[in-house]
Amino acid sequence: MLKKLTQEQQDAILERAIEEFGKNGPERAAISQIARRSGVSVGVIYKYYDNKEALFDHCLKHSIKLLTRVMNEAVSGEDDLWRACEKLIRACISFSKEHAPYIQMYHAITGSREDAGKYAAAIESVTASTYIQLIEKARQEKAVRKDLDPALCAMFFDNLLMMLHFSYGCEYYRERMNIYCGRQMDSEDYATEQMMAFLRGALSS
Amino acid sequence: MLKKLTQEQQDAILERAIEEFGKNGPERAAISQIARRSGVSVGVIYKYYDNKEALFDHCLKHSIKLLTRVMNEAVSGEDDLWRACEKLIRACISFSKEHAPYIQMYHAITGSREDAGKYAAAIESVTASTYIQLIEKARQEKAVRKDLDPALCAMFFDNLLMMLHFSYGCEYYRERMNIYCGRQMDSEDYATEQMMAFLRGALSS
Amino acid sequence: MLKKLTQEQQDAILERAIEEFGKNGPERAAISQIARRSGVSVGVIYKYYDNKEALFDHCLKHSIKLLTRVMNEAVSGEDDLWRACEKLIRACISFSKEHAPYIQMYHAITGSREDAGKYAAAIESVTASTYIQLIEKARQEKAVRKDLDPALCAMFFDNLLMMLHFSYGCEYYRERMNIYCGRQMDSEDYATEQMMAFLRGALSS
Amino acid sequence: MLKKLTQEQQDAILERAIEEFGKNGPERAAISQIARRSGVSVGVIYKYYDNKEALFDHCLKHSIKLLTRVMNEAVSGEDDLWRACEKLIRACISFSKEHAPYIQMYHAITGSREDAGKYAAAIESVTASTYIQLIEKARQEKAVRKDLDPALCAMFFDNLLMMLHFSYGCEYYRERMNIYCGRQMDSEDYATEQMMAFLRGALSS
DNA sequence: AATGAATGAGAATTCATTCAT
DNA sequence: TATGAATGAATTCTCATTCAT
Repeated sequence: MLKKLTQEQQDAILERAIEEFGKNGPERAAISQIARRSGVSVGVIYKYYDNKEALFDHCLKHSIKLLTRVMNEAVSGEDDLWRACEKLIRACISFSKEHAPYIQMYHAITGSREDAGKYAAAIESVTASTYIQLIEKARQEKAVRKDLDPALCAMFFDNLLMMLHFSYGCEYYRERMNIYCGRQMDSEDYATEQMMAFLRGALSS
Repeated sequence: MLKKLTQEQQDAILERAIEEFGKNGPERAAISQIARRSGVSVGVIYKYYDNKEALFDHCLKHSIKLLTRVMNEAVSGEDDLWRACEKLIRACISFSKEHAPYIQMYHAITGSREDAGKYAAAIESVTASTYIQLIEKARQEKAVRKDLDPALCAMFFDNLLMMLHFSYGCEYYRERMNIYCGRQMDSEDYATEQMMAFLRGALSS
Repeated sequence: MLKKLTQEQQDAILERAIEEFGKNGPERAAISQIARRSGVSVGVIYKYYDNKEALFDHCLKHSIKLLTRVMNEAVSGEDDLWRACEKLIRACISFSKEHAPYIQMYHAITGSREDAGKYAAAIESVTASTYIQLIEKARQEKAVRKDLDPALCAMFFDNLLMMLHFSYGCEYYRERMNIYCGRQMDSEDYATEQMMAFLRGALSS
Repeated sequence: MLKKLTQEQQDAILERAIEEFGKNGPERAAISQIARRSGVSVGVIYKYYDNKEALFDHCLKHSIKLLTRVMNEAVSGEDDLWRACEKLIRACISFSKEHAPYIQMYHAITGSREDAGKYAAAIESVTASTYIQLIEKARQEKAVRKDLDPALCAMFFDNLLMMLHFSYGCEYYRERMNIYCGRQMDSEDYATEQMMAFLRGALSS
């Protein structure tokens, strides 16, 4: 096929690449696989991306952008901590169910060693300050206990969210979740309710 | 297993392999490096292990065995939930600081692979039931609130421990921890205290 | 040849191709570069030339044609050997300075290829017989010594001219010239004078 | 074959590489060809050389070392210019006849563009100063005319030697020599004698 | 039995050539 | 007809695995 790639095909490359990178990690992922699966030639990938690294970076940015957008939309305009938490939890679960490969990519970078710092800064900074502010505000309004460091709280909270992402997006963690509680977490409502209860207890003054 | 290498040499192979796999990931880790660093020839590694995958698997099992042992020893014979928690947190931090490569191996298995499920069962089952039982007991003794599902609580708790492991053992998570709270978590006491406070709040009736 | 491109465009392709081939060699020269620089599409180059090889061949022929024309014009109608020599030397220097890429093409053909012989016949025959005749005539007029074979003399003379071409047209030889005599050869007059003195000594009876 | 390469095999790689580089130039030469022709695997070449560039460099150094050694030996201890010249001419012819691929390599680099300067300096410097000194000495002894610049003379002389190398080592130049004088130059004695006569005329005072 | 050099399949990347528009 | 994006063969280089010594 020698006609210009449609937007669908370009998107396909990105999706297949995210799947491949998510499944095999940045090293083992093979450009030729991605090409085959997206129904294009190897060459075309190099027309759109300088090299494997660049494709990986774009996949990463794409995944993280979407993930962050969804999470941000969940809290934006929400000034009540508990409502924010609930929305975040729900966003987290539905996003991960829907976009497992994105979560797998996310997991894959967290295993990267070389550029870990670079990636962590790019990915976590915004979320971190959002959560810290949210908690600090609630703390000033006496909704959150004073004996906890807001930064640590925010991290513990995000730790739980991250694990929630993995639990719905990555095979290992999904299986692990089954080991802990069978299919109970399949119910988004139940999972949300329980996690909210846990968090309220942890944070409330 | 043939019996020509001393136990020390076999251990050396395993340790160096875990370091190499931890540092470079299963793909980039080079058998020749492992051989060189453990002072044996490449050939001898292939006498003991069918292939790279088999060596990786053994490293995995070894890492998990040690990790689980340390965590189990931390709680064994401890029937007070809070003391158990504190011991687990401290064990988690010091183990991860000391044996980062083991944690990196652990993280590596959780990356999605076809056999993720198989590994999850082998690794998480014991811990899961230990934590669940611990919490159920405390619940019956009214130390833990009734509105929370013990299985979910146990999982949330283990989620936090797992993230703690990664935060001290994996580059990405370490950087992420810095983003959240600078070097505050360097102090094991402070980290433990804060996490205990968080957990007590979450679980106490 | 199809007739849609203007003569200017065809010339542009040729010139840009010669530059590109001269600069990067036949292997590294990129058709897409040549197309871009001559303001046509890649496709159109393939309308005019079967493949890269054919374009290279045409460039070669074109370069040689121009080079031979210039050298021929320098001697045509000149029946005095020494005046002819001087004109050839000056033509050689100014042409090479002006059209370095053509000289690089010339050098490229002389690189061993299967069809080297074919090219040599096409390129060198006319020059050879011109120089031989010129020398033979001067010899009969007692201007050139009798103990030298006119054919060999002609070749030695052309050897010097060829090296002069390269010295002004090819990077390596330019650098080599600097090693021998700094920037002295930058002066066309000085170079001509010295080479004339050398030749007169060599040939004069 | 899994046994360590013999010296012969290592030499074979070098010879085959020189042939391949000489025939096709550094770009088009294929490592896989060199491997096949020397009867080793591709991998072994990369065991001995970091990359294609390194192999090329080694071939170059090897060729140039041998060429320079032969040429140096020809003049060493010879303080009479004319005897030195004759020896150089003879060395030049017999070396080029014997080691055509080395000469082809030499020709190949002179077509290189990127590192032309680096190569020229490495290859030509010693020869240049040797020839210049030889001529200057003869000049002081009144054997060489005063009106010629020794540096330029040396270059003209080396120009003739270089062309002699090419004429016996490279297809194109060999054919060109035939065009000029048939098979006359096949006789080393005749070629030497004629060139000596040419040079004596050019240089003698 | 241990060694470690050789093997060669496999992955990234390039770019001459084609052909749908 | 001209365009220039897509194709895919070819090349460099790596490293898990083998096996002669």
